Amino acid sequence: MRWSQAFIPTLREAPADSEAVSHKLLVRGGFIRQLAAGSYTMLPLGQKVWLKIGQIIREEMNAIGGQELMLPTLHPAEIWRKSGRYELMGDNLFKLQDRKGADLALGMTEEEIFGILASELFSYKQLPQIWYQMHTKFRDEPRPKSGLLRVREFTMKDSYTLDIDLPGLDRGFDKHHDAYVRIFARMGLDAVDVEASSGAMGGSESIEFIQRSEAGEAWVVTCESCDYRANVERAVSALETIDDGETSELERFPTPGLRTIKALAESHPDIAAPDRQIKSLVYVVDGEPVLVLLRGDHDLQEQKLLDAAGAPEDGARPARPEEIRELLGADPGSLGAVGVTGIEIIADRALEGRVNMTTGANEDDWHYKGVDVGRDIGVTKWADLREVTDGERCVKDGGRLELWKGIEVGHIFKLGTEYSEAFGAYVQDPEGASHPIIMGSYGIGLERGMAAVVEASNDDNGIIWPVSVAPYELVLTVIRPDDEATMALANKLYDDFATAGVDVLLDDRDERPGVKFADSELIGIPYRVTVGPKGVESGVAEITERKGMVKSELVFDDLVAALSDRIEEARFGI
RNA sequence: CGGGACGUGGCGCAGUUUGGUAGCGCGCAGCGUUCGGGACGCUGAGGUCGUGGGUUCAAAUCCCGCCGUCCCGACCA
Repeated sequence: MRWSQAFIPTLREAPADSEAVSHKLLVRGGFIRQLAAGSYTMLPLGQKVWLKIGQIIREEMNAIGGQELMLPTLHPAEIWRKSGRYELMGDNLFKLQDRKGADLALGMTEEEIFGILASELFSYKQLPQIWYQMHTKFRDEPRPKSGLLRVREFTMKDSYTLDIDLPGLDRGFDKHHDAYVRIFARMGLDAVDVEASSGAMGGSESIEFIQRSEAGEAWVVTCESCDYRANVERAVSALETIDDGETSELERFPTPGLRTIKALAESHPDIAAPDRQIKSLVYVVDGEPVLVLLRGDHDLQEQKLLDAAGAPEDGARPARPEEIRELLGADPGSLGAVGVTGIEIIADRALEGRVNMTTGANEDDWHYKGVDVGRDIGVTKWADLREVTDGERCVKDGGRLELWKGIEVGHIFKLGTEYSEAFGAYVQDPEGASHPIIMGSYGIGLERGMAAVVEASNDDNGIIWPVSVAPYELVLTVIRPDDEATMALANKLYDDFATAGVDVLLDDRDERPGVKFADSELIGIPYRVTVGPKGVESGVAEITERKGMVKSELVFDDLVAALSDRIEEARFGI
């Protein structure tokens, strides 16, 4: 492509109010344009990157036996009602009506439709299957943000494994795991795989791939000395045993004006250190009030509460003060579970077996001491509820846990039979018995992956694309396009590189050199060859590698062969 | 949804407090001088001031409604 003819509208001023570097660089570099909140146009440069990422994914999916298909994204609401997700997905599902008034939904993931297709399978002999597509997904996000990182319309590679039994599911899951490792590596990312919560997707096990980045929204815990790593929505840590002494009598005592864990601990250090208190929170889960108990120095991880309660994604919220007063007769600060009956009480496992604890008495300005959790509180469900914090100890080897933030670039789920049962996808085994097909579901967001690459690879001058996903692999920067000999050389090089299979951009614009250098760096082309009168004179080409701005020289006679080889080697990405 | 802010040529902004009929930088077009790290001169094109209503002799400016966008909190690829 000749730059002078290309639609590459770079801007040199950053868009206001976005904290994500990738957003600024992709807009400034002329890769994307925003149309509406969470809705983006891919300009030619962006589209080229998008296609290359898609091709990497396609190659790796095909390599594990995937078959590509394409499903509609406009679905009858009936299908979502059938799987139970019409309500479960809440407002995130785009819902609309056609001219006849029939309810429709826009696909936000497609387990349902693949489940319907899977009902065309009848025999174990047809399994396993790996089906995938790359297609638009719609999600009515409450808050689109950070450019491409969180949008309402995006492309997902979603794939689905279909198996007769659990070992088969495991194999399909592992194949995807391996494929994802390769895909992200080829894209130039170093995403790590972490244990995750399955959320609204259901299923038994899931792993997220997280690219470390401040722009991300996923919090992850990793052990500094072993391989333990998990999303905080699921992460656990080891606790030191606390010696509570002998159990004792339950006793009320006055605590005028003491409303916080901290205040109570400071005024009664002997009996109410934070780890000797029971923190009582009231949540409304799926419309029902729930009393949530944690150790005083621990914080609630809401996703864990949702998982424990089997509630939908947006199914939990803290109760309002007036709801709490009506339920327990006291205000936050004096709440407790001692003697409470009739509502669900979910307690964190860190409280199991504890005695001589302190907690609110459900009367303002009064607390209990000597609480024996097992004896005095009618816990209806024990669960892991607390959020792991930085610096805690690993459950596997006692190592230090680090808490960090990243971008979720992929997520793989072991689904089970929920969707195959809902849509009647059963096959017969060799004995003639029918079994629901066991499904797995696997997703990668292309545009988010693109933004993640930029987040992971940029400098003050702009983007640094890896060759594998760069919009162009090489830019020929012509210093004096008005000089005949220079332009003739540039044209020849352009043709020769193109013939050699290099994705080459010829910067033949009538611009000053500084502008061209700066632009090529902003849009992040991995290799630049400067072609000017000097080079025509000397016969020596100047090559600048974008990464590290490493400069080298080659005589023009060797240039095409040597540089094409270098690019060829880097193209695969690993 | 709760809280905060903003909406003015393509982009980034000033003007709003104190109403008087729109300006700056970049970009764009033409001509000329330039040209190995973001050049300069001259000329010029381009604006329903988000939108609907109200107040006023007069509204970008004051009042009300609506729409949109961004940021902070609860969700996901």
